[in-house]
Amino acid sequence: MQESSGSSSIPTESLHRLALYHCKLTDMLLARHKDVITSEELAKALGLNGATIRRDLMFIGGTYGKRGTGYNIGMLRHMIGDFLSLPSFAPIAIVGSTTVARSIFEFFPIEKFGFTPAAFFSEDPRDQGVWINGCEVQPIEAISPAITATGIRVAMVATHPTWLMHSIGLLAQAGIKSILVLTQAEITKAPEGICIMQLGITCELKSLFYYASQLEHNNQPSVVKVIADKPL
Amino acid sequence: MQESSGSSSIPTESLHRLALYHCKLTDMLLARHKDVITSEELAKALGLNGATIRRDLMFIGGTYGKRGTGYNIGMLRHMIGDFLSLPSFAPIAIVGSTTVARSIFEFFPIEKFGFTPAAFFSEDPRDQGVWINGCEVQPIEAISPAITATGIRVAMVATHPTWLMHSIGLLAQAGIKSILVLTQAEITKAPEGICIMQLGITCELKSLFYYASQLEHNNQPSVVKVIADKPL
DNA sequence: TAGATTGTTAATCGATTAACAATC
DNA sequence: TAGATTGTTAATCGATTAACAATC
Repeated sequence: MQESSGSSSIPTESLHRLALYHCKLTDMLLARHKDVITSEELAKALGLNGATIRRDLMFIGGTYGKRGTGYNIGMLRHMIGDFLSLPSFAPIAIVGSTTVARSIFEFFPIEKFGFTPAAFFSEDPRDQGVWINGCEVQPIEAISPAITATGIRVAMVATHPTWLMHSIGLLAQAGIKSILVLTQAEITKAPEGICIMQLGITCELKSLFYYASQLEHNNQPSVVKVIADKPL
Repeated sequence: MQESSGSSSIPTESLHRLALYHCKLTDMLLARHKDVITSEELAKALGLNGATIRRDLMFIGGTYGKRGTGYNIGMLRHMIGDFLSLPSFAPIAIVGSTTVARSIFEFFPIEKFGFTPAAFFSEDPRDQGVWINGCEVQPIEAISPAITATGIRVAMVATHPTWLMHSIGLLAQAGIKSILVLTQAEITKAPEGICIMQLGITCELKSLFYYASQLEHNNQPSVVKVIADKPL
């Protein structure tokens, strides 16, 4: 939606869908209903077009589908995971108070989705000395290159707006490469060489008022089910 | 990203941008730097193209720009707000425990953005009798048409995954027209005549691992600042 | 009037999808 | 082999942007 320069030639739409396939294939692998899936079956499960999926898969390079058969679910998931550089237990740093962090885990069972919260940094002085998930909570000021030494390259930020820019600055300095921002405040100056994705709530809520009004005045109630989540 | 049928002819991209303009114009109105803005100025402030903005504004019908001058900020904001059916203090219902609700308010200063949490429904028995924001917290089971009688048409859901579908069902029955879902779980069956928008975190985080890896291996560190927020 | 900016149409661009040869 | 599905190219579709006449 904003700047985006880099070497990656994959369209952001395709990248995001690959992440989506990875999620769905993980579910299917756990369900253990079958070993093989065709692009059309996966497409149907996700409300997409089979051609879109096959085209997206071309981006991950050497592909492992069998003509006439389909894709091995475990194999395809593995291939996509590799392409995304996604480890089995993907470690992430969480920045925000422990109350907020615990709340997020309430509506986002982060570990069920394959992520491991592996470092905590809080703006709340009361969080000093607290342990969560086997980690001692550190103050935001303590964000340092020591985190990346542990293999963490991705962070999630859900601080109060007043701490947003400071947190982003420290994370960038520490060598964190990607940040998912939940805090609803303007990112005034993004550091170079880092990828920041901010999940919007404000514009989404405003759009929903439009749809609510449309649905109220429509005698023909329309199903407008939408999954909003956009990639880069 | 999924189904989307309805009478609205406006592209979801444009609708979302209109909400974005509304946010930016609100900021500008509060800043009080000036009264008038051109499409090019607004475009620059948002990293967009002026033509895109002017084209989007055609959707709100009779437009109020002055050729040679630009748009009156307050007037344009008002027009967009009307188009979105967005009241000055837009009331929303919050579904989730009070701890989670308070945490969300921590990283999303909801009232600063023009919304008013006007009803609370919690899955946590300990929340019975609690008051928050001048509202007595109700159990989720208490979700009933009484909410819509108060003028609430939009809800935000951030329950534990186990409560998601039940909450959506009750909200739909109660006459709520739009729901913003923060809970990271599959929406298995969306009721008819309702608009559900789910903010994704999982696919976003997975994409971020890809970008992190790209940035690590790129000697030419690329700025990949992105604001991810997608409309219907 | 001259300069500037809107409102709107036409051109461009890119993403999605249809089609099909390759092949399991 | 016959049937099915992939990998890939070409066609379609829609959104963004350029261009410009209208007009403040």
